[in-house]
Amino acid sequence: MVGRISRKVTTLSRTPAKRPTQADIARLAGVSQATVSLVLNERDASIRISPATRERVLTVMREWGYVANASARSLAGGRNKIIGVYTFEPVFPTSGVDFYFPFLLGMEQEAAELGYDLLLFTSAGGERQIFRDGSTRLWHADGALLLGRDPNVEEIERLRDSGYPFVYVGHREVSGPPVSYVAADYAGATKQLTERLFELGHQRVAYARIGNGGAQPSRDREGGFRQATPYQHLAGPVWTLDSVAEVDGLVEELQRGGITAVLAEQQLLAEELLVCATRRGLSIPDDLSVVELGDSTGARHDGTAWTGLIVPREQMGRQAMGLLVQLLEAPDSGARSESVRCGFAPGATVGPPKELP
Amino acid sequence: MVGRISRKVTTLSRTPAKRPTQADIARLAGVSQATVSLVLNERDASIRISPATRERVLTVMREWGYVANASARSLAGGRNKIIGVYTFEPVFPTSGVDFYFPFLLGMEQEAAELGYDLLLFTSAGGERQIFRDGSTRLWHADGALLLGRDPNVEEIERLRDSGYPFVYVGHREVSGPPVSYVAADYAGATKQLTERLFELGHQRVAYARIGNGGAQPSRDREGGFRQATPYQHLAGPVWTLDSVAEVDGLVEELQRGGITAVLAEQQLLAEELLVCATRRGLSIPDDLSVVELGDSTGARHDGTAWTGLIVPREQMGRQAMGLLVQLLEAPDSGARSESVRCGFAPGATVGPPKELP
DNA sequence: ACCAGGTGCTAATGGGGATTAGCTGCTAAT
DNA sequence: ATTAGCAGCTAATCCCCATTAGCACCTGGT
Repeated sequence: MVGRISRKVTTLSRTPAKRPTQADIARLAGVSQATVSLVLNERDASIRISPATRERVLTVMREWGYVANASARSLAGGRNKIIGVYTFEPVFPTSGVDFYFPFLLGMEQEAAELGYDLLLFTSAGGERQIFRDGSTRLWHADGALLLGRDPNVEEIERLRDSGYPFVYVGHREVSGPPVSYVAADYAGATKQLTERLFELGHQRVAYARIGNGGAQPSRDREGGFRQATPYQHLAGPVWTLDSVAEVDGLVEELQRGGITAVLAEQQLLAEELLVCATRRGLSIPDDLSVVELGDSTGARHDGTAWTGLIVPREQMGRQAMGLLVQLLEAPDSGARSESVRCGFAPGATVGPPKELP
Repeated sequence: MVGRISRKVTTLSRTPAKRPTQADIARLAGVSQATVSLVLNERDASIRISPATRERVLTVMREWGYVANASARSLAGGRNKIIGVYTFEPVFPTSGVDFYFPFLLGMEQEAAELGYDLLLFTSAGGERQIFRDGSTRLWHADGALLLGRDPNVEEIERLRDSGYPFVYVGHREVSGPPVSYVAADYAGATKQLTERLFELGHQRVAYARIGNGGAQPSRDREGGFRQATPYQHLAGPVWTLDSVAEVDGLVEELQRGGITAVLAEQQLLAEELLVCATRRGLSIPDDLSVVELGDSTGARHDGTAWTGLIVPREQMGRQAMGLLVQLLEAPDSGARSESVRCGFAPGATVGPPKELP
């Protein structure tokens, strides 16, 4: 590339043949490369450069449009003001888009405010691996935000052990030393929603999900539900379904058990509950209150105004970015984590139980 | 940072103190660092390494989990495999999001396929300038995609003159040497849509826009309209309104002029036409056919199924990325531009004229 | 006159890898 | 016996920057 350009330049005789290096600037300003570097990264400490020299160097830099080479800088241990964003699932096979976009939005906004640029790591060939074929490209960025519902835990641990600074967006517990993360307060929100149901007079409240409940967000929500239950010393059954096909059976169980309110982990499940309940002549929320807990994976978005929690994705993105930058700028503090309050959707699928027994 | 890590390691004694380098591998395999490098980037050509040695080196690399340092690599090689994305308007004050996102989507997909990562430049402080304070961060990336309806032409020219490789997403003509761009074929699509109106039997067709028609996409569309007109040797009036307030007057003009079909540059304009026409007792498409030309700036998205063109934003993003990578990988080819065919929305706002005179 | 104690700057080094000129053996041709 | 030629590898250099040890100079004190 350099070759190309310089050849061009000899004929065009305009613009620098290649972008200037510190050495170039140094020569032009009549100082040493080291001085240029020192001027550039104004360390507070001991090393002093006279205002006159500093000004001269800065002028030349401006004049020639000097920009530090990111690679050289990170090789030498410097900072680039670049934050990487890495998602474990591909963001862009469209299904993921709606989910991930708000996170990116928040990150971008915060990054802009803090003066960082964003490096989006794309997944070549669909295999989502940080340590792809060996070369971890993460190092181009000063630090990274990691994102994904189903991350490769082993890779996270490896990354943590490597000392690379990162923040996980979402509740993330790993074995060994903890990692930094920013999570939505699913537990708190679910607890509150459950308590609200009790306050409305519901006597039997259930919790249901589709798929295994092993993922952290799933566990957090269930935890919140269980914490709320003692409030009314009423045991709430928790169902874990394998697929939507089982929802109809679930509704039957609910009826039989005299349950008047359900918390549905997934919006998809809530939607199916609505269908099945309607088919059985139950109306929502009159006969059955349904709370939707914000997991919109695979949802049909049928337009129902669900009562439930709103995942504060944008805010999570912002906050994760903020936390990461803090970690970067205040070295060797250990892992930290923050929690973000969930939003609340009033919706129209919760009401008092039909008749108090 | 490295310092921190090694300190940790001495106490934790887990994971290699640092990731192994080529020098480490070389020592362990009893060869030179150069040999390791050669084994790694199997150049087809001249330099030969015996299969035995190659195997030995590979084994050691595998054993020790060697990973190339991306920074060092690009420092030495000059390439980052990073493509910058720069938008002239801020993407994220939400209004822009819907507009820009499809572009990003296409870019990301194509980048992933080509093995490039994306560097998103965020705008610190809202001032959107490439040459912020004289330096350009663009150089972090091998090349960049530029995006924006209302770019700073001067900056584009300056960038072109600097020899930095970039592709503009959208039709972009500048003074002096041309720049590379990928544009939607607004002209062709508008021409086709206009001709379709004639084929349906319309005798007088008009073109309308809000705001000045100076922007390139605007000019392209009008050009297409004018090209189609001779098809039926019927002159079509072109109106340029200052604001939506004038739409009602426009409808009056249309009625008076016996015009039975309009091409509306902006969706917003189309929406207003619908309102005003309805108010005057005209029905769409029976009394008036309306074609919407894909500029959804400020649209209310009232749910109308407009007949018109669809801007192939995702495809444009893909193609721009592809073009840029070509430019990067096939040196010193000059500026190139490509055109992307627009989509067609059948919609329900176009029909034959009510009565042939 | 001599030293202590700054100040302002530079030379040198290292960071990890790509590249190239060139060096060693060895075989085959003369 | 020489030499040409080649396969197989290495030493050396460069990429651009951050960092540190230390040099040269100057001022003020004794």
